[in-house]
Amino acid sequence: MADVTRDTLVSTLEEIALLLELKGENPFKTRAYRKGAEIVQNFDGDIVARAAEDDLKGIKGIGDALQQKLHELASSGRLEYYENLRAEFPPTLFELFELQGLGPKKIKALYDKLEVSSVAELKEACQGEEMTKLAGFGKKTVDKILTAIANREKFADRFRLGDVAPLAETLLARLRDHPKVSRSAIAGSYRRSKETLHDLDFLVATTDGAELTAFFTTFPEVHEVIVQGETKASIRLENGLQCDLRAVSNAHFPFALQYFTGSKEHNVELRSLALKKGLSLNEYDFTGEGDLPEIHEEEEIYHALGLDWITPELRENRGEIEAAREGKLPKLVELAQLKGTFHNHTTASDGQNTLEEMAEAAREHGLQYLGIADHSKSSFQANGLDEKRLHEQVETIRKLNESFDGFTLLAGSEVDILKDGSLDFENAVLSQLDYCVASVHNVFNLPEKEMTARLIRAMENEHVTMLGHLTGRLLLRRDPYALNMEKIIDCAAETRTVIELNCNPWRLDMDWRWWQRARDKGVLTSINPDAHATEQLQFLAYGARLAKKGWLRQADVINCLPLAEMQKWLALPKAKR
DNA sequence: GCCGTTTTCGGCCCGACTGTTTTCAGTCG
Repeated sequence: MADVTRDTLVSTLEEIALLLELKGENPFKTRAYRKGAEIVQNFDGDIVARAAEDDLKGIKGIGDALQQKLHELASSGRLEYYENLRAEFPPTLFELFELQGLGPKKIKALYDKLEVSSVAELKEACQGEEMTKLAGFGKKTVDKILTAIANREKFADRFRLGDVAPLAETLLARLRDHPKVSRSAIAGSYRRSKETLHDLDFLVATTDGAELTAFFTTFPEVHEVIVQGETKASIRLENGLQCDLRAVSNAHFPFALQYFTGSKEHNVELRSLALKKGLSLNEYDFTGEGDLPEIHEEEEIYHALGLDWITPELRENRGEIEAAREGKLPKLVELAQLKGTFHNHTTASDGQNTLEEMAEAAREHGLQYLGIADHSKSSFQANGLDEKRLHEQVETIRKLNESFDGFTLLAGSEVDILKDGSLDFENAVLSQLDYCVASVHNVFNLPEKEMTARLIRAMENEHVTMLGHLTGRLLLRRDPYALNMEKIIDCAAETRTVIELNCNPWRLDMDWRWWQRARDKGVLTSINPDAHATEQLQFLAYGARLAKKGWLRQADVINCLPLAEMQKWLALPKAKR
């Protein structure tokens, strides 16, 4: 029996939804499965264990049927209902859903009438005459399918936040500067600071939508125009990123901004709240009987519904609406509150800049202290330091500090956590340092139990101040290694080990979905850029955004402490921190 | 399939755009 993970549950429910769509089932039934998948994905707690123990009662959106199916799947590793459904269609048929413009109806027609069951077969079918004879398929449909196949081969489906941010801001500035634009914004998952994005949602307030959508489609970065109307346009850029533009009137702008920022689940909750107040909320307006609230800014929409304004990062329907209603939204950490940071590299290991250059850059960023944590000797691929080189570096740092005024380098190490959970340096070496970041850099494929035990053993070491890039994930490149996150968080709370929020845009690790839980258990974090060059200190801005997304406050982030307090804190035994 | 101050059946978001249509179906967000 294969290991059942949260992912197993989520993808099974999602596949069932697709299969039901192919069968032409009631769309609301399909939606129920899709919604169930989302709920499982976002569930705060050990949903796999709960499902295995048939303990899913009371989770909104998971009714009797889904409870039973999740229980069967989690406890036995199999789901008969799903296997029977799957057997009705060839597995490669699912590929077709990845093609833009193809949905269940067209895929079903292609499968039933032309026996097309894979992208390769579809491509072949596009060459012949048969396809245009199908109802609803014409010459342009065939062309669009061929483009979609080419795009699927050529372009990625998702992009890292940090990879698209500079381009996003460039395009936004161009729209903002258009003479007929009064307001502009990027909405969607970019505004919510999701770690990866499918597209960018631009929004403008204008009196001439048609001109703006036309302007948008002539941007030099455009690879193709997907749609273009009077109020919306979609383009694909040369890097494959899809960008949508919505043009609305200035009066509608706050509503459109709120609506297109999402998330979908957040908006569903908001609309149902509006209905209870006799208001109907859509992307343009409030409608309803009697006096309607006057709205000029997005904030006023929330106020009209009896809510505090909710920062976009929190709009994931994870309790923010209830908190906003009760006036209990946390005051979230801000970039400007960061006084220093801990996890940074120099040319001593695999960084591109010297100690002096890193220190200078940190001062430029207004930081009071910068922690140097070069790799340890087992990370030979990264030119890790042995005891002797580390000792020399510490000496150099101490000496450099004498030359600084109002700034301090902290001497640390990013020490490897070896396969058995022991560390790459003896305690006698670690005790000479100001702090220590412990990270996994090899043997990523341990089973969950062993990997969890490995990290727990590291956390139990008195000298381990914090864990670095907790799950080792590289977004869109490498999956996180298997960990029991609940146990890791509990252990961090007990041992007073900090969990880093690694804000390198390739990592953004620990995942934002776990911070609220960790915070509630008293776990502290440090927002660290894992900088390998001076300019990477700018990653701290992503760290602040993701920290907000994780509901973190200033007091939860140790590098908000000013230098003197930080040094006092580091001097405490772990148990007292 | 889920839910419930419209509560055990009946409703579940809906508007924009495209292409194949002759008045609308499919897809997307």
